[in-house]
Amino acid sequence: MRLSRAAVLVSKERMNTEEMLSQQIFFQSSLLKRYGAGIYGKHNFLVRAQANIEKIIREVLDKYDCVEITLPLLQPQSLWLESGRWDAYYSSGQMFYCNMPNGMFCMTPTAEEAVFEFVRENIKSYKDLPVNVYQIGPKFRNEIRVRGGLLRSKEFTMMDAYSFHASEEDLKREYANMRKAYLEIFEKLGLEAIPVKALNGDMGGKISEEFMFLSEAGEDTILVSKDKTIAFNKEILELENAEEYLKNNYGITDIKTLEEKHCIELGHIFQLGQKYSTTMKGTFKSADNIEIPYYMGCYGIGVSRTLAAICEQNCDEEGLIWNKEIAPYLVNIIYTPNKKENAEKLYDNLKKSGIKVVIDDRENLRLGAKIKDWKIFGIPYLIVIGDKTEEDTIEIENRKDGKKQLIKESELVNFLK
RNA sequence: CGGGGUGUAGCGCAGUUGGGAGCGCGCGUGGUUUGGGACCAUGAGGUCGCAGGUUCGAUCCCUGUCACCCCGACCA
Repeated sequence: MRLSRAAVLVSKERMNTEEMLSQQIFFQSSLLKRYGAGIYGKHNFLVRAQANIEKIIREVLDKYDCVEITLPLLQPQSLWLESGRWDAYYSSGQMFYCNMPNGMFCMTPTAEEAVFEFVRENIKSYKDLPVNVYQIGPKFRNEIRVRGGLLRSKEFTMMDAYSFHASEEDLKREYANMRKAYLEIFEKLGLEAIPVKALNGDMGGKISEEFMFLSEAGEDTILVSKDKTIAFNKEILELENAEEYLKNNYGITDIKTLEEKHCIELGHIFQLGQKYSTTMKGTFKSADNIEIPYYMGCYGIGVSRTLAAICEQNCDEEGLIWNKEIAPYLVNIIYTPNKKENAEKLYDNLKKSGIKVVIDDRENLRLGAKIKDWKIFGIPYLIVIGDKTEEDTIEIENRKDGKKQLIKESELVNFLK
């Protein structure tokens, strides 16, 4: 990618109205453009980083035999009348809708209705089960209060998976599988996510768990044991008799051994049971020819929120610091004016070798300014082609630890890979 | 929806107890620079969020309204 062609990547002064450091960096660097409360455009670096997050999610879900589909973003009212959820979403003001000459539509806030429409005519027998389908795409919720930029916005990217089963036991089996898959995903993303029991809320069903990432910027609160193996959602402990609940279920006699921490909810998995399949008439024939509503599970990850969490975890006063796995690009080339040709040649070679590379070919900026911008953007490596650099030797700097080293040009691709 | 805050040049911000609208960055032009956010000169750029009121006169005072940020209920 050529920075000279990126138009808005011009670092500005940092504004002090944003709470979170990562959000300040987003706006300072024009990586995020606000169009209104909770409505954002993302620049290339964030788009590519999110794509890498999605790639990791896909790899893991595919490993667990989940099947990717897409459901419509624009959904007819009739589906929502069928589930009985139109009125609740409509009157609470959560739902974006439009009234067209050919009827009412909504912009998908969630997709239980749509997934039923997608699968129910093809699931008729216990032999057709289980099924697990997922999608990654935008959701629209007119949140009464947006917060922290990408942390909670009105338009956001979500991975939502839905599973269907012939029995509650099979649902529980799949639920446990998805729980494992989630832990695997967050580990690959470099995020420590702690599963905690949660309230199901509007979604219905009985059992659900949230995956919490510890962060001061988070809006939720959990109580965690010192070794982080056991955690509880504060809202659950507020509902029940906390002490008794902890003692009876977990053998915890002293609530003070738990530490209160802020956290970001990255994902949420639900055992929905037969709630939706009963109202949406999603049924199958059992072996003894009885019509039974499917048992259903649903599983969500806030993808754009995860991106925000990763940035908040990986940044310093100077800017973002991407991990290699998620970095939009691996290396950024800058050069002094008389070395432009060498730099361009290296840029071409790295591109041909399949290295994701940025060249900062903006002509109005000096080297120092480009270095500052590199640090803000957080690309893992910086290559400086300058007068001090000898032929066939590359000077490369690591964003994370600031260490510089010299590498022979012929060994560069291997070093980066 | 309740509480707190902010709206002034592209961006970040001053400011006026009511009378000429400013600074820094950025941008245009000319020149000197060229390895950790260069410098000099010069220039362009604003209905002071919007509407109404008070006043000889409002960016400033009053009323209303809108937008955005932060705190609560909701959620990935």
